[in-house]
Amino acid sequence: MVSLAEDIRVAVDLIVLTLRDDTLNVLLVQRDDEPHRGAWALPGGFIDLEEDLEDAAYRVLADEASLGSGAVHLEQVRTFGAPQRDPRGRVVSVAFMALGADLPDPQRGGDVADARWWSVDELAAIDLAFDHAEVLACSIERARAKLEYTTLAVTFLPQEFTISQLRGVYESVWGTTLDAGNFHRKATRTEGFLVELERYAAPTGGRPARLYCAGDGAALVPALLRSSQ
Amino acid sequence: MVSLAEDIRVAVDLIVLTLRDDTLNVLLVQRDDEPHRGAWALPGGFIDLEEDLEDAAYRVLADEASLGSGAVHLEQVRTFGAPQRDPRGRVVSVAFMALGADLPDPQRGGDVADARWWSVDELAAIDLAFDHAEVLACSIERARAKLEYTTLAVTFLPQEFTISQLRGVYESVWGTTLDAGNFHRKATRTEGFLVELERYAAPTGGRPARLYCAGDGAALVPALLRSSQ
DNA sequence: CCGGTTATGGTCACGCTGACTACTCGTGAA
DNA sequence: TTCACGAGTAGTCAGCGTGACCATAACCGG
Repeated sequence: MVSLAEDIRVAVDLIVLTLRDDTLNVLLVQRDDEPHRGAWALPGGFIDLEEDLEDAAYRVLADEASLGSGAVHLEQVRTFGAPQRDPRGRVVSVAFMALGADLPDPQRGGDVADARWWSVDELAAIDLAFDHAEVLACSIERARAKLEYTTLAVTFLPQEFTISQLRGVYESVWGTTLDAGNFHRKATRTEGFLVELERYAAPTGGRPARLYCAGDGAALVPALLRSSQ
Repeated sequence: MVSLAEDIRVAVDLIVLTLRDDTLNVLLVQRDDEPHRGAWALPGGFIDLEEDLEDAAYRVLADEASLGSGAVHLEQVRTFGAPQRDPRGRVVSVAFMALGADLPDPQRGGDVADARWWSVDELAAIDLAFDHAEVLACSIERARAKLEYTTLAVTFLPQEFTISQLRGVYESVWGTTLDAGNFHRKATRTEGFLVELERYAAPTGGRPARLYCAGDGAALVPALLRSSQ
């Protein structure tokens, strides 16, 4: 008989974020089992005995979101472990944030009743399972903050993109509008942020925009602050 | 028979930081048991079945560092869960950073052979147990970064302090020197950082310095960047 | 060709910062 | 008592990043 004192299970929960129609969206699954059957929840799963935390996150991403590891930026957010957060018993859950460019609609399958994208604005109206509302809020705030001082915004875009698309990421995630000229100056002059390509995007009613791809820098110095503007 | 697949244990590891002689110090314990018997490690322990993660961190703080909860600022850093990080089996460990003002020498006791403060500069010379070198490096970098954009520095100081002491925190943690006048201007004019008191510190060879206590702000806007100066 | 639209570049005032100087207010020695 | 010293605090000034705003470039449709 194994000691009951060790009966703690470790899970990963995924906050999969992408932009759809210039809005920040998160992937939720509808639970098919108790507890919280029928409620919407973050995709997640228990880790295997020999599996690294990050590998478990990628596995859940593939199982419940049909997303390969190449498409997303994965990053640990925080660990949630309140004793009563899961009625089945003690579950300590490591939250991972996954960001990707225009991710596809999830395939049906696995042990979930349904899965779909939700605009983060819709979420105030629904009750998420477990403590997932707090997990989600924590992750979204983390993503918003990291746009300020890292080059994380490019993970929401395809390999090649225009400055306007990049500005759209900031505007969508922060829910603000930014001055086009000032943003252009800032983005193009910040060391390591962007690499200028010799190609142009198809025009969208005006002058064609130059294409850029992500630079090799991870930090934005000086930062691109949302407080101002 | 309980399934072996659940045989994962959850622990907390503590990175207790304080300033001693104008140097950033970390509390390490010398292990009295295998594995890594005799090696220095971060204080830590397994969580109880009904215990919140933060409560477990405070318990370890009391047990292995003789520190009450009132003296420190506690904050989750990251979770480490590589499959082979502990030879005894699968251990997922949540790292917590604890910051305090001039913390006392640890009392002997518990299941550790020894416990003492180490200057972070000494640590390059020794091999820490498990993956604790990585955990420690990650936490120190987090602390250094958070001094820039939060009021965290005051947690290294007693309730009442001078601007010079506050500047000393930044200089010690960052390993730099800062201009006294510019730092004074920045600290006193940043909203919510400090509250001016009507008292003065005992002189230390010059004009007595006014005393301040921590303000109610958590964020520093604009940030106090280390890159410059 | 012309007006609408988007992209991109330029100008200018303002505020924060770093470097530096000056003055305040204690101490201890001459 | 006076003086030099040391630390605290205030002030000056140039440089830079930023926001507000304007100008021009380049493509579209009529």
